[in-house]
Amino acid sequence: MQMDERKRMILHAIILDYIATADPVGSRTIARKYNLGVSPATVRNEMADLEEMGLIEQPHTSAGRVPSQLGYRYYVDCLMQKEPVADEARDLICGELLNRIRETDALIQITGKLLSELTNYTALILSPVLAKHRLKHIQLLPIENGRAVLMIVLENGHVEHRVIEVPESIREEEYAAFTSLLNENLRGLSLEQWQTGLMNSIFAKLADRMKFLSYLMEQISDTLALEQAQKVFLGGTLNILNQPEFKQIEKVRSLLELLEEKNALKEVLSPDKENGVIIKIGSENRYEVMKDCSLITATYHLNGKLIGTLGLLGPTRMEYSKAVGIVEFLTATLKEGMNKL
Amino acid sequence: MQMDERKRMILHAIILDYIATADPVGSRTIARKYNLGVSPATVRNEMADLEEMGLIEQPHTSAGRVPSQLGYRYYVDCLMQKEPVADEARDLICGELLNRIRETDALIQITGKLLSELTNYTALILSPVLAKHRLKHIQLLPIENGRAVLMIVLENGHVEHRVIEVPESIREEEYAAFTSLLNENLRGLSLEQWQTGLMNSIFAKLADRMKFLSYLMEQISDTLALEQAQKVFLGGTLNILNQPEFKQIEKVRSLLELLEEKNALKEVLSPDKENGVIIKIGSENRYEVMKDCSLITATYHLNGKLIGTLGLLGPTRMEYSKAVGIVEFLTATLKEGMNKL
DNA sequence: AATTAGCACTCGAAGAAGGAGAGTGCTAAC
DNA sequence: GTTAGCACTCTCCTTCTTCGAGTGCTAATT
Repeated sequence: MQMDERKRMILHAIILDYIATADPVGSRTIARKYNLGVSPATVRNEMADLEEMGLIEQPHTSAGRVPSQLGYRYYVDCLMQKEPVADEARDLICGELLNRIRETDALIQITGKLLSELTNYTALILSPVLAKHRLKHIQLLPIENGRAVLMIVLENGHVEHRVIEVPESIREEEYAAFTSLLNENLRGLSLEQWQTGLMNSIFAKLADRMKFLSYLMEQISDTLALEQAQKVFLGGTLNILNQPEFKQIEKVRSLLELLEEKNALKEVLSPDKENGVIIKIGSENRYEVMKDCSLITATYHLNGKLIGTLGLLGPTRMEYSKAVGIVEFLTATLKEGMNKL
Repeated sequence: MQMDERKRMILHAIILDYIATADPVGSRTIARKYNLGVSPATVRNEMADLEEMGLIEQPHTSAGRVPSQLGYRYYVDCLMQKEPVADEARDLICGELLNRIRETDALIQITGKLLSELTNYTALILSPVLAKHRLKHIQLLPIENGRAVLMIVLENGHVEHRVIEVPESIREEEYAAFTSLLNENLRGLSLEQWQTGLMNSIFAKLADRMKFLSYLMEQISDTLALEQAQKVFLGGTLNILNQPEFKQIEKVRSLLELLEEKNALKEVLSPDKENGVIIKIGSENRYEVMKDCSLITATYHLNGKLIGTLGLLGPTRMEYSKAVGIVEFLTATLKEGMNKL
């Protein structure tokens, strides 16, 4: 079976109509609404062919046709033309993102909010890996009762902190010494360079405080490791509830549960390849519960290195053409925003 | 119409049965299952009385009875006896909460998780107000391109930070001066004592850097104000989906939306009175969408002052007796954990 | 050879009809 | 005051019917 121009047009029409209405599409509708200049009967013949090719399917005899997963794939790969982002959306994005935002987390949060609001789907964003950033400052500050705050500042202004236990034997005056010791030895190190091997060089310098220092190093290491892990941001989680195909609780439930599993989401968002927009349709996704969903992902880079992923989750029947445009534009803007920071 | 002992027993039985099964309860069931030693016919007469009193209602003629909101209220106020917390639950709570947790946020997070898991309802927690804590340390640290990190540490080990813009004219060496200036003047101040009036005393000391200092003070003030606002923690959001009365998407949807509105939740959780466990049934709650839900709240205190609220959201048909026990116990444990910090 | 009109057929959705069953309220007997 | 008996009501479930949309096939048309 060969794909010809008319088959393509009919397939295109079926998909557009189904995306718009969520109802199976009949031959009559196609012939009339998308005036192809042929009769419903002709359309029917073509549809039979398209079905044989696996691009569309019938929910049951005597229903209209619905795009199959393969059909969406063909559409996305060969038929779809990206819609330009509407001017208002464009203005909104630039206005919100490129000004007044000074911190990575806030930047990402807003991006997620915009993405979900503009598309009415669910936005997922994997935050940048901080591995390439260098340590700017480390500080140890005593609180009461044998506890202290350990603060770690990266060169980009990111701050991590945690409360740690401190042995009673450490005197107030010593904190400054520890702080400068840590700074002298660790400042300028990037997170990827961090490795326990360098502990030894510090140990040598202050043998009598060995144990506490070792503990401190462990805490720093631990904090940084945690921070290196990417974080997932969500926006518009409940937007799935808008879709008619998710009317029954059972279908939504497992999906919402997946969205609460941050680790699973990280897996879902980790890209197959380094560049560009990737569309995963239905069971092309990693998780069974996403078999009725499509996921559009795009990666963002800094200095040529992959630092995060932006994702948009909707029904397989999603408005790919519009969504792809927005995802691309937002990714570019986010990258620009990051560069500014 | 007078309430007598038998009426009370029958009402109690109806409520317990309905809580357990979610099905309207018939006279036959009551007479047999809760052996009261009377016939269904007698029960029917009593039920007619209870209905007249507004404590139970019929979904339709020839259905069994269902507790009304008033019925639940009577049950909660007069009939219910608190169930002791199961030993395993007790052990679990103590094990998770009282060890290894060094930060307020983590403590609250775990509490929420436990509360929702033990009850299968949705947990809401309003974090403590930090107003009474004193400033321990303020630090200004330069990053690149006219930006700096402002870090604020409270005596309990809580750290707040934000990135601020810094005029080009400030030299690297000056940061230390600013930092110590801020510390000298602000350290020891509690958040509730914070007021812009004290700026003047600092201004006097360093007139030529007036503008930047003013900006710094503004930033600190702003950060602290944000932090003073209580935060809401959620656990087990999707547990509502377990309840048969929330089978239809439309009913759940608005509720889930409410749960995403952190501001609304704060309002929902702010207590009417200072002490003890409060149960709000159905439309006693502030929001229309909660008309089929009940909310159990308990406040927790430190040094006699109210610092936060713990809440549990379930259907009006919730297992009050068990839930109240767990809420009480968790509140006490949380308080204990806070005291330790 | 491709297209179209015509027509019988299929299937699901929506409504109507008809029990079955649970539960009630009333009455009269205990 | 309590209970047995009974007619009655109402929902739920199943079955049946109708309606309409849409199909696939065949024969006629271009």
